[in-house]
Amino acid sequence: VPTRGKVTLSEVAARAGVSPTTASYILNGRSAEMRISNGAQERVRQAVVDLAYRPNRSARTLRGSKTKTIGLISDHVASGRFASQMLTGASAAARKTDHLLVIGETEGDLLLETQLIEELSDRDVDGIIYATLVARRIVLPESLETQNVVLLNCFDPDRPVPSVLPDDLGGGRTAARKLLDGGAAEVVGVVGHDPDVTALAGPRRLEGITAELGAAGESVAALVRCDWDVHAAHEAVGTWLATGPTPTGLICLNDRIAMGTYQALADHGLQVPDDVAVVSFDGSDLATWLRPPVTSVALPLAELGAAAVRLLTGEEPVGDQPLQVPMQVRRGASVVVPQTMAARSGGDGV
Amino acid sequence: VPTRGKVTLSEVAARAGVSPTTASYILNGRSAEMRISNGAQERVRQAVVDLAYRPNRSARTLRGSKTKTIGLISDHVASGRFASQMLTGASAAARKTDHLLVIGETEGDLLLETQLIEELSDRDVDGIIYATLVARRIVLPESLETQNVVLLNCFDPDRPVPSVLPDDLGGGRTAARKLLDGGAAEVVGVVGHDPDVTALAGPRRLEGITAELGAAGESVAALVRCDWDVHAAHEAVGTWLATGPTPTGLICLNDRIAMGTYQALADHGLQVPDDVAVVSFDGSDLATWLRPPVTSVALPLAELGAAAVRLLTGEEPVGDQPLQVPMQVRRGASVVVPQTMAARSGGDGV
DNA sequence: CTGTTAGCGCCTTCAA
DNA sequence: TTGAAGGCGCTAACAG
Repeated sequence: VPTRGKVTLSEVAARAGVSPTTASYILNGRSAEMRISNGAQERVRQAVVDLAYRPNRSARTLRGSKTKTIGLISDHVASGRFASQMLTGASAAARKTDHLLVIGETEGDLLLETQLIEELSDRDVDGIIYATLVARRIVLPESLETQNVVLLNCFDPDRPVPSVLPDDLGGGRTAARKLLDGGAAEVVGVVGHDPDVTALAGPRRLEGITAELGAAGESVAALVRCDWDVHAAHEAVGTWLATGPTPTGLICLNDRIAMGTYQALADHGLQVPDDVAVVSFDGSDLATWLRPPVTSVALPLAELGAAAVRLLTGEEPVGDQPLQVPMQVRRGASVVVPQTMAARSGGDGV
Repeated sequence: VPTRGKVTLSEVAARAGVSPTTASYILNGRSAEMRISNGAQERVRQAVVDLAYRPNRSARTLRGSKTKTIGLISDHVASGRFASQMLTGASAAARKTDHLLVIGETEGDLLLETQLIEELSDRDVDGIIYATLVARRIVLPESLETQNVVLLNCFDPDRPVPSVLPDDLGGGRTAARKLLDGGAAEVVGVVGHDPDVTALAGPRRLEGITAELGAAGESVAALVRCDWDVHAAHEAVGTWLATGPTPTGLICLNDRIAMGTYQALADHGLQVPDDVAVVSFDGSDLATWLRPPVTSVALPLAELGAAAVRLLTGEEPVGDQPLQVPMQVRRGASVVVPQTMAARSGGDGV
């Protein structure tokens, strides 16, 4: 067995008793087109195996310039499961078309961002996925304008760049629907507020919630503003409850908010779901850890990543609007399910 | 401004009025060695800027064969913040030496693993980091034997491969020390148990705990076996408490277990930290979300990833033992701090 | 001090 | 049906 990565196409050809040209044709699936003899084909393929031949990618790239590599650049590769599940989805989808992912994390540093984009482009990646941790509007970096690019979890309203987003509006409707179905939509509070005007998730979820409640003749009774984390929610909801309202249902804009909300409800002696029904967003593991587990409209993280890759590789056609990936319900036990519903349950979400 | 990625070194040389060779020397920092005239240097550098020249990596690789690229292959790139924080650390460290990361996720599929390793090696990566989600013993894949490789969060006892691990033993001692300092080591329970014999974290933490308690004349009073997740811990601890013990301190082998433990303690009307002190491991955000926040011995995730890169690039010398990265305490409020301690506090960990 | 030259491994006209 | 030849962009002998 020869040393890896040292065998050239010529050697394979020699061993098979043909010219490099012929071998090349055969290995690139053009034997039919070129009418190569069966004998030659077999001998070449055998030689490939015998010699453990692997084509030299650099040489190919130098000549051709496809690399079977996709660049993924994001502000935060880390930060919890979020970006990483998108990564997983992207990585798996990439592999299906024989691609690998090169990643770069900018940490919000604009200079670094530019540098990383250059680095990726130096490596002749076949395309670049530009991802943000938080769904939001962006302005496409100039250095990406000449690239084959897909926006992941963000979009640029001023430029016709393909992009993928979770369907937060639909998700909002779904969340509200859960409360309606659970008969808990009489006094609905929405917990959470995004101070960043470019953020998309909060406003669009709220829009969906409002629409769905409105269609049923209900409305959002209160908006409890707080950052999207446990402590802020705990405090804000606690303060709010102290002022006397008695909500029948709460929609938390993410699972961390739900956790804080649970804490505040417990402080006030309120039971979930009997006193108050709760629905949240994210579908993270945290949702299942709460007692009772909170019903959560899940971010389709892996699917978002996968869709971005498919858009980039052309497996999936790009429309002129952002691709909206539906959000599925991860059912918990934080909403009472009426009998009629329970009877035909089991359909939605995981 | 010329089109990106199209300018060749010859063009730069031409514009500067020198030969490609000279230009090459200058751009590779060998002008001193080759005694290139200052004039030539300046003109070349100017031409580079004017033309926005960027060297063609494929050509370089074809000739030389360094790629300034590091492969990172792991069983699960996703799964929460864990792997992703290691990724962040690795990515940042890589960038310091001008490297980029190519990732591959095997999802535990051995065939896929082999394929990905081949893919990486086809791309002439300068080295491969082989990472596991759960710290454990492994057998180095055969296809990696001829590669420049570093093991991340795992090690192969039978092969002298550089590897990086968290110092779970030291972490165990630290956890126990917290309880001792808090005067809560009279009846200590350890919650969690890893059924996988190749796993490292559980046994080594326990070992550290036992050693530290032993040195102080105390010991582990009970081992509450359960999987490393919230529900399992809730149930196991609940069951155990029902049998009547009254622990003074509990050490949970990770933060999810701590959450479940908190739930069980609450069920039994026990207060943290007054009735029972709790210490856990991981240092995840979850630790800060609990009420009171649990004091947690943190996994140095980013540092693990960074260290692996440094080992691979030779920035850090490799020893013959796995590199053990210390675990720092993330202090919560789940252990009562005695006055004398409080007075000189503020020192350890964030 | 600088230019000429050859070749890394592959693909692809062009000719046979 | 197959082979010979050139060039992708860069670097490093080897001359000047």
